Amino acid sequence: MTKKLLLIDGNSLAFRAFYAMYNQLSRMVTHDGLHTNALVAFNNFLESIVDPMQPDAACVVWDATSGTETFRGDIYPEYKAGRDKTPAEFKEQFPYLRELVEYHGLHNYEQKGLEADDIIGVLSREAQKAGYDVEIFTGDQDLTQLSTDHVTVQLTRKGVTDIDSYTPEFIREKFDITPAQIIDKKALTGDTSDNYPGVTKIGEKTALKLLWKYHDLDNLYAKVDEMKPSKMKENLINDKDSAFRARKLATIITDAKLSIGLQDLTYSGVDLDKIIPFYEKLDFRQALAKIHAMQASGQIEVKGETPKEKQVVHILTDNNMAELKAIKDEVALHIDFEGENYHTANMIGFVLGNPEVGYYGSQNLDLLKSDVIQAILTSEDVAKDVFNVKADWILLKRLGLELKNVKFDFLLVSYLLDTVGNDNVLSTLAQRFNIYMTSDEEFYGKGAKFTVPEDEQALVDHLGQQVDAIWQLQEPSMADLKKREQEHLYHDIELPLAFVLAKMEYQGFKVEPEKLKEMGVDLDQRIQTLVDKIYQIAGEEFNLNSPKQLGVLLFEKMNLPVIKKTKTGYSTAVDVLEQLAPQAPIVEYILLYRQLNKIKSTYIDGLLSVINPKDSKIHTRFLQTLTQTGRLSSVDPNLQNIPMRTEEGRKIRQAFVASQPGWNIYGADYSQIELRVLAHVTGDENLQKAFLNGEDIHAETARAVFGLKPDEEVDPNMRRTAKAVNFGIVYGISDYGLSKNLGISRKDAKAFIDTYFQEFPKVHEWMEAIKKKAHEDGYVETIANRRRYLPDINSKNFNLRSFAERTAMNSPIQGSAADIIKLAMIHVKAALEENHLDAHLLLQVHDELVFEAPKEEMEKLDKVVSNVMDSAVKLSIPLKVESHEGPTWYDAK
DNA sequence: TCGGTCACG
DNA sequence: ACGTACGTGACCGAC
Repeated sequence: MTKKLLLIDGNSLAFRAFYAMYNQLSRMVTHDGLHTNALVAFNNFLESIVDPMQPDAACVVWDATSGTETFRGDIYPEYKAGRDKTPAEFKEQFPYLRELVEYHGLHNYEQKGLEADDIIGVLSREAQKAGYDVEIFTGDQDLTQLSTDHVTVQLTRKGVTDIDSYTPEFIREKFDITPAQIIDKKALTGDTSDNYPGVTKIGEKTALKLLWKYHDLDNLYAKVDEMKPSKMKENLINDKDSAFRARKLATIITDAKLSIGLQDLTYSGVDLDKIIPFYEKLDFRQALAKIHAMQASGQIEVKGETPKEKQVVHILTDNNMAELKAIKDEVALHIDFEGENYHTANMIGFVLGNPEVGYYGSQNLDLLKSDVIQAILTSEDVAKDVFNVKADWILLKRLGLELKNVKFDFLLVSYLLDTVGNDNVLSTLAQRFNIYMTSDEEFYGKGAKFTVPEDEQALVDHLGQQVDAIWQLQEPSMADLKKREQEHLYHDIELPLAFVLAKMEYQGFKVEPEKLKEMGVDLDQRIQTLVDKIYQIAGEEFNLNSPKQLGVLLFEKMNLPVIKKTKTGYSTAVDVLEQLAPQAPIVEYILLYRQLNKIKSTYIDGLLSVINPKDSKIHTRFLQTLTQTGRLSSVDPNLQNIPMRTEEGRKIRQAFVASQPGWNIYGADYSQIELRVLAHVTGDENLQKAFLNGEDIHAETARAVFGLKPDEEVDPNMRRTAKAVNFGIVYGISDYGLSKNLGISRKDAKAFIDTYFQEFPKVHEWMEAIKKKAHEDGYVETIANRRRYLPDINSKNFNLRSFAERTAMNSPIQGSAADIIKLAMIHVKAALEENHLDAHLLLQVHDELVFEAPKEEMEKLDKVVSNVMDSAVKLSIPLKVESHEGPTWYDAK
């Protein structure tokens, strides 16, 4: 078989790699501060292209010189001049790139006085003579001149893995010229990146036409006098010297003397002993995961590292069940289920155990109800270690079991350690601690391909890997938690909260489908009437739900002014349509259509489809480990965005009722919790006074910002402005954002902000201090030590950096408010039990708690809840709680 | 699967 | 000069 030589243009590909992942620059940093974006992309290239190719010889060729110190610099002193300086973030990766290459089994080579192109030229010709097939990888089109029947140039199109293969045939098809003519083409066009000119006004298109006619530069100039007069002819004649010089510069040398030969370039394959520690040093978790997966499946072996003894997992039977009785103190547990929604999902199987007693599992979920296992799960003495306690609690509840004494939930812990990149998947989160396992996606397949293997042993082995990982992860992850002083946050907030949430979800919120259907019928009629009217005015039918089609109607057919554009076309968002309404009556109808259609599709049809027919309840899931700030989110369905602001939408809440006769809905919300948190964390006495002085914080802010005397009244416009400023402050203010929101000039917006900061100087000081802290530490914290990392805080990209700075200001506020209501929920639950109330929590909506309770309990409930919420934490100003009660959620306002 | 839109705090 | 208000989820059309 023909031998194969692989030649790689190192600088060119590394450069591509760096810019292919440039937008990831600030996220790809090791703990020592080394940027790794180019290394990651280059490694991807080596893994996906070189490793599978297994050439006989391989070399990555680097430029030893900038190019000016070669013969090209002698010919043309301006050669490669004026290039942008190599970014420092790129330069620092160079030495590691060479290491990476070496560990992948390739040679590095460079030689003074020669550019990489020339080295590649020489080696490719030598190899061809010796009977090799050669593949050259580069991002530089010049190298395609080397293409022959035995030399293929792989030219990157985009990034480093999107590649075109330049064979002589390909070049003929693409340009209708030979590889050698590539040089003549360059001679005519010149090269802007290498900074040398060809012939004035000749680009690729013209150059090709000339080559088709005259074949090459010599022949062209031999016949240039015969050309009919034109500007081009003049240019050709005037720039003759430049063209011939460009030809010399573009010609790759193929006959220089090198200090190495083919015999020195033998490819040795990936050196696992060296590349593993290297990947570890660079935090290449994905690459390490791949290696471990191959190791586990026996595809590869790592010398000096005995493969970790495979954890034996026993299929649980009546015969070996008794062995679990040896579990006295602590056990790891995992129950797997299909999909995401544990309220309704089919359960797949479970495994429990620990390394001493061993791991036992089964597909037969009924075994969980056996006396032995039930005793373990519901025991207050045996500590349980899990991944996602809320899911496990509900799954077991569905089987009639009450999970007790959970000590360790790796999902909660890893969320508290770092919210960034938390995908809620055990196999990826475990990688943070260098623990690797087959992912569920690999094991079961994804989407439609999802299948549970027939082989029960394979299943319990898979789950066993996960349970064993949970066991191993406890020590290192809890140690990190301790280092960050987050033990309180975990033990006293998130872990107990998980149980509160589990019970809320399991309880569910009763919804009357008939009520929703009734509203749906009415809405359908109104929507149909509107649609007819809109089509009639438009003079045609179109899809009203398509912003694209609507855009064509409004801005092309009706010629309305374009106020805002989106990435893909015209914006038809509310604020745009509101501005257009006075000019075109149809717009008003469209706005109303949108409003009603939203209510119908999302809230009537959407909610109807998720009411559980068995209990007429909706069981949402609160995601406890998703948001970057510490808030909860709600899915399947989202019960945190049920309409409130318009009466039309608010009526949806009339369908949410208490689950028992004689019960009512009760709601309690924190008033202005975020601004109160702001007053507390900044310690600003004026803001604190404003809260103590008046009922209405926005009016008080207006007094301060507009300099009103105590007896002067606040007009509604002032209040509106002050309210917007308050929002802006909480969001991490910018004059641009405020000006857009208020529809005022940026200058005026800035004046408001300046005045605000004069009036509340410690708010200003805090904003500056928190930004500084974020820049120095890379993260910000809430009052309960919840942490948010900001990888972009020191980014060179203005947008990314500014965004991170606003986030630095907002997250401690939003996150501390989240801490407070979470604590309140835990305390409320305890207080309800202490007071023997039947009332229970149904929902949390960020600053609001919703309960259902017997009517006769209401008075006491109100007292207990208000008390607990008021005193959830002690701030420098009081928290204020407002509450309401009624037969439906609508009435509890 | 992505982007636009709109519902909530 | 740069060009976004902070945090979410669901639905729909377009690809």
